[in-house]
Amino acid sequence: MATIYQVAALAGVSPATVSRVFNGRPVSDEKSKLVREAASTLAFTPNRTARSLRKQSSEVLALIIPDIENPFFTAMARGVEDRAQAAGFSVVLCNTDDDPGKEATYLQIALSENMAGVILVPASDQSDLSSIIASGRPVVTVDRTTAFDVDHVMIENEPAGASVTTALFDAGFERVACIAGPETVVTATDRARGWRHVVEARGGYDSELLLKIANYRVDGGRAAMAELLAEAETPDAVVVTNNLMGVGALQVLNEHGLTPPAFGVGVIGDLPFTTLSPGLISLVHLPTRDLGTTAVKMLVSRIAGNREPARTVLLPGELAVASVHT
Amino acid sequence: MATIYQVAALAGVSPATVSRVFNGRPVSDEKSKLVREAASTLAFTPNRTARSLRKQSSEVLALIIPDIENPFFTAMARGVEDRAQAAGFSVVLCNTDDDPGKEATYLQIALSENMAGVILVPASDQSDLSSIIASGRPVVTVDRTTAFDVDHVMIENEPAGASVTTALFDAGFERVACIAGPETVVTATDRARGWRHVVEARGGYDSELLLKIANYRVDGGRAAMAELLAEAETPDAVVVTNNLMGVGALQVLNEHGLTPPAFGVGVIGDLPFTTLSPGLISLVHLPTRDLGTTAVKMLVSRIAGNREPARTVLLPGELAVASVHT
DNA sequence: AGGGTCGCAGAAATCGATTTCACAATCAAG
DNA sequence: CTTGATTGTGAAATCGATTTCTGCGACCCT
Repeated sequence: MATIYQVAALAGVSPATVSRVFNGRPVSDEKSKLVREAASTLAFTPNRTARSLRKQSSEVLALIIPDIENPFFTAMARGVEDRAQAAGFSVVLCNTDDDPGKEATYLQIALSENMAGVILVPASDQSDLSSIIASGRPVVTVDRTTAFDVDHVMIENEPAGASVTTALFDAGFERVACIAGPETVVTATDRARGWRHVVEARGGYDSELLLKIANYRVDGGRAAMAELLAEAETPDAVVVTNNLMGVGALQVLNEHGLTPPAFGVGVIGDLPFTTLSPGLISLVHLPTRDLGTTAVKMLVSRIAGNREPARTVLLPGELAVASVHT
Repeated sequence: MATIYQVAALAGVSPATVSRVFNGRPVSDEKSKLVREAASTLAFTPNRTARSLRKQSSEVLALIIPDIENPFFTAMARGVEDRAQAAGFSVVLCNTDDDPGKEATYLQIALSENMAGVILVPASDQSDLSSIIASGRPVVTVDRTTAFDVDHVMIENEPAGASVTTALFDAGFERVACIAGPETVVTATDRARGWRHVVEARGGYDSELLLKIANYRVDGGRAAMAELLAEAETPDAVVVTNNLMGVGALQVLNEHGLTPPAFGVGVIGDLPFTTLSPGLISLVHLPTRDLGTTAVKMLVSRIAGNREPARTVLLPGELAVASVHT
């Protein structure tokens, strides 16, 4: 790795001039040419560590997500990556496992590595952003809210829950259950609320009896579906509030010989790797990639100096018959 | 963000002493206590940028993969994350999209960020590791080989292809086709070779007629399966050489009303998010997470100074009837 | 012709840690 | 009671870039 001093020596100029050439500050054509030639013969690339120490900021964004194995988050990460790269940033991906301790560690690392900004899917509504906010580094939260006043990108969860529930009633199902996520995650409770409103308007049964809380993962969906099937008065359809629980619920239904449309299934979130026939389940397509690109857009604008009050962007889900094909 | 100088001033010692306390070098108990107290009242955490500039190395590993949306790689990333964190490293995840240009950029970034080492799933067998090797930074390649002599972790691909093919013949199928990946990826060709050997021994037909090359993604699997079904003499079973193409093939079969076991399906690689009934397809479970943990283990040993000749570790796949449950 | 402005370029300071070096104090061995 | 080794500590150098400060020369304007 060549340094700026070696380039300067070879070009016969000062290191300051080399720096200026690489940062687009005014340098005479003559010296600029000398520097460029020297840099290319030495295969010089500026040391990012030194640069970011001096500038107190780097061209790296932190993306902190709860579960790297969830296609929802990887699709979002994909959006973040693409847009960030286009804006000249690279992305550090951190996995919290929904553990507030790990989350705190990664936020700390983002600070001490002088990262330009953070895109965070909070592990819970209790996540502590105070130190990173105090540092002045921009933060955008995605998909789940916190108590802090920061830029935020989120899906219209309640309408998503309502529309898929409506679709099931419209299809003729009469007892539509719900598998919801943990109560500390607003995304989950909002979607369940959408379901509850529709049930109260059209169901004619006590919604609480057909609501199960699960852990947002495949095994959670399996357990909740199994419980529902063991109820005295079983449902004839179910709304599942995220993709992984949807997979779990479908597995259990399958094992009981209850494949859709014999049993109504509505899922909020895409199921990119299932092999279901199209059209058999109701599904709300979520704009996951847009979630990522929007977050980067907002973050980059903050990094560029935008000081307006924090904004919240809501992206709509889209009711689709099914989207098993990629 | 407090600096080491502020801590030193508050504790009444020199910055060098503060550094020594945090790096476990001998310091008198008295001063050590003063430093610790000062550090905790100031909430001091050392600036990683400054540290890595001085030490010429950081506690960050680069993980460069072709596709962050592929569950195979995310499971591997998960293994890398867990093990790296246990060893005190954080992980930067980079997505190449199988693009050698992006790959080269990320390798360059890894160098200029002084990262401790690189775990790379090469975009192709042409990947150029010369500059990173010249720099002396350790590299471990995973899953796919290159022309360079570096540590390597890989799956026993040919036996995987052979065993799943054998399983299909044993189950009574007679014309077992194969959907293979691109020829620039050894993983793909090795698995196909395993299939070919078994077909030549037991098939009694020309293997070339039932071999399709596809792009390793869902759409590739779909296209190849569609082609196979359009052949004059159609197969009655298929071996698909990776997970995503397996999903595509199953989708197309499903659309043609040919669900297993009416049509034999063998897949090399897990299908974590499918809702298939267990036992209907033959499947080779791949130790993806182990791939990641093993790579980290090797890399960390290099970082610690291990100078032995490059090693290759082979991990076996495991024939399972199915593994749709997570 | 003298004073002011402007543009370019080098010297030196800076970012915040680690590490070398030098020195003093303590201790063990001869 | 020296001599030599060991230990703890601070001053200063260092990593490699950016940025401020400063000076030089060219140019313009009364």
